[in-house]
Amino acid sequence: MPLDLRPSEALGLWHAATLEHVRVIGPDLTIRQLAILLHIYLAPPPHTVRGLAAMLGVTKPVITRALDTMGHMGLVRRVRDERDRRNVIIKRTVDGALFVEKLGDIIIAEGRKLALAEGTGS
Amino acid sequence: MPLDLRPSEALGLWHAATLEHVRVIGPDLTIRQLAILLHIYLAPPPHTVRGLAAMLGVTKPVITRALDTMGHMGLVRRVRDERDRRNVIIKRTVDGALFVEKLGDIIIAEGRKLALAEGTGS
DNA sequence: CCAGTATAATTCGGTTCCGAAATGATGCAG
DNA sequence: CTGCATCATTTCGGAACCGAATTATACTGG
Repeated sequence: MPLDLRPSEALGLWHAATLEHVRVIGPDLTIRQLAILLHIYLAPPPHTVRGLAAMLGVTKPVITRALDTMGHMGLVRRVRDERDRRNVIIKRTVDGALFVEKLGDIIIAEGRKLALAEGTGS
Repeated sequence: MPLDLRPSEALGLWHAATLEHVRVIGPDLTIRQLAILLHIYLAPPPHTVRGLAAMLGVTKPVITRALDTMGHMGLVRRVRDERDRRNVIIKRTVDGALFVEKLGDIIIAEGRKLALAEGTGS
């Protein structure tokens, strides 16, 4: 059960990875946008504006704006649902997948560093 | 070595905890502010504006603004360094410690849920 | 058809953040 | 005591985000 974290491990990992996130990726993504992006890439499709808004407990304009920004960055793509043309389906992109993968690498790398530090330190 | 994560574990944990972060805490903290806050509470003091800026690879105004915001929220506190009055020492607060602790609880809880899901699912 | 519902997008005023440059305050070396 | 260096802060114009309310489009049931 590798995810049964102790408090120092959980916060240490968050600390290290968030720090590295800021250093490598910069300020171009808010926490809300990050949550939306991860949900799109990790939860099973299809994803709609309404569904994402309900998931995060935010209003729909928040999702629309986030999709505008991330779409402009090439991280996601909007497609009209032809079955019900009121809906918008949010699709994944290659750049978005690479971005998520890079974030995963950061987390794993920082987790590994911490495992070593804890092993020797305590 | 509990921090030797596999990609699905690392991203799954980030996904779940970031989602919960948005739901519980809201939009009132940027990723930069979060990184600064965690560093203040998890790295050994003293912390200065210059030191934090160098740590994150950002300019000093970024730190000043973040301290303004988080100070207004009661999460950190500024104190002039009496040895060298040009410096500002950033101190922890009770509210800030509670905030960080709550974030840790979120991460641990989501990690535990994921451990169960992975154990039964795969 | 046509009213009613549902969806996403847009607009509004206000707030915050951004990077770059200028300012203010303090210490230090000659 | 006088430049110069070092901190942190403030200012500036531009951009993004916030919540609330409104608009535009599309489906649905009588």
